[in-house]
Amino acid sequence: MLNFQQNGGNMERFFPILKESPLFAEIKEQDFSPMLECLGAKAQRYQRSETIFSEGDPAAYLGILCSGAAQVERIDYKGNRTIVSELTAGELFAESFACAGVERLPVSVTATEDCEVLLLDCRRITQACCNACAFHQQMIYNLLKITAQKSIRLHQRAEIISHRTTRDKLMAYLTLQATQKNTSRFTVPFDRQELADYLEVDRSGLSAEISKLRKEGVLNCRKSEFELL
Amino acid sequence: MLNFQQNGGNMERFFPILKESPLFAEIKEQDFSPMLECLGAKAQRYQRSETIFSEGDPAAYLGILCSGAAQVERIDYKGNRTIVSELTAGELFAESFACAGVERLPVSVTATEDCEVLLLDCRRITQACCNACAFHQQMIYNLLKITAQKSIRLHQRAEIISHRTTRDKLMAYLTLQATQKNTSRFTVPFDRQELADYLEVDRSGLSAEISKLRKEGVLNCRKSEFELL
DNA sequence: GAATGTATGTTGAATTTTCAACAAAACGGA
DNA sequence: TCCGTTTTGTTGAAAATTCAACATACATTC
Repeated sequence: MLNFQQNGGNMERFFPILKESPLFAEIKEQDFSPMLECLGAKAQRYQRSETIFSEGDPAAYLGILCSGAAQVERIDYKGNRTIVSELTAGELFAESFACAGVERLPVSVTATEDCEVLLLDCRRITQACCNACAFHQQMIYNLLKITAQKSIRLHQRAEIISHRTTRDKLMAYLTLQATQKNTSRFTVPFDRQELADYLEVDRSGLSAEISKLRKEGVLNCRKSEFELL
Repeated sequence: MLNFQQNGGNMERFFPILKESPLFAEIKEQDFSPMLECLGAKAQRYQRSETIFSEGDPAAYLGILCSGAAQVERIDYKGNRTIVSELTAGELFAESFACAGVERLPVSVTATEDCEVLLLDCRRITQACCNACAFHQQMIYNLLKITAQKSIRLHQRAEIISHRTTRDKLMAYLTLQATQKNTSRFTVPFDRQELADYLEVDRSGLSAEISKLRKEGVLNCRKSEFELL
């Protein structure tokens, strides 16, 4: 099923991306080569609309999208293919499944643009190698940190969308942003439609609610800039 | 702020709990003592309604609730104190914050019954000790697995409650259960009120929807036993 | 077995969201 | 500046949820 063309060497072209990846945080670029070797990293190319992982594949590998774009998909209960998340260059995918010891992937990953992917066998990360290399140790720690941060973000979103009304969801989101950024004026990384999707509410209803809150003197906003009053 | 009465020795009474904890999976009981020593574990007692962690405390420690009961709390945007999760003996808490490198806890943890807690400094877990003990390595791996599993569970719930209608939420939940248990007949671990809370819907509306689905021949159920048709 | 309390089901009114359609504003390029 | 496009705001009707109140079923205790 998996057809590895390139093992080991000649991965320097990925280094700029890896340097930015939290998975390689605190790891020196000079260690990248021996490290990828030690981890048995496999580089793979995929063309637009090719399948990277299929639902049901063993969840042994985590992927790093080095170039191009891809998406994680799932079949929902009605049989619709739904997008779980969109991936851009530098992003990690399938790492939770690989680290959680899940047998088989419950999702598929498909290239939406031609792309290059680095695949790492999760067992080779978590089972520190015989030479007990320091960077190996660091990578496990990075993985733990990434996963823990993801878990916190998911928890925050769950807490926000668990509110029942548009107003409560919006206010929960905005006050969380204000708390995290430690200021009552901040910019949200969404346009209206994206914010509505994030909050799981209707866009027009969201606009209406924002207007109402403005009239009530609860907040001000201009486009994506919000101020809580 | 933290007042450690007991360091190191005499923690044998916790071993039965620790043996069951996924944090100690694959670690032999004979290693527990040197391990807790190496990790600088602190045992603490709290009386009912005492505070274990306060919002704003440094997020350095993860906790293991060894006996009694506790809850994780948060102040929501309206100023209400809300329960994030209930903890029973054996459960881990604050581990995501400690592993994610968060500066300060965004939640409080309060004893709801008299309880005993084991506190572990997360840095001493993630920075493998000088003697590079094998169990230390195993514990990092366990933490990673626990965190990844938690992240998957949170993602699943987010996917379920991101549906807009009671019917869609319920069906998404039930089909996920059926997929995971690999059978169309299964028991859900909730009564109606708990299921409604999990799905973030109104209990009476949930009952009504279940009746409707039964009449439509989509499912059968008796109490918490469901069958998808 | 009667009584009590809890869990679940049912119903209609009030509230809220969603949906569709359109208006207004902002943006970018020719 | 003009024009076409995209984003955002507004509105009313349809649909769904929530809420409250009550009915029924189930379980436990006395």
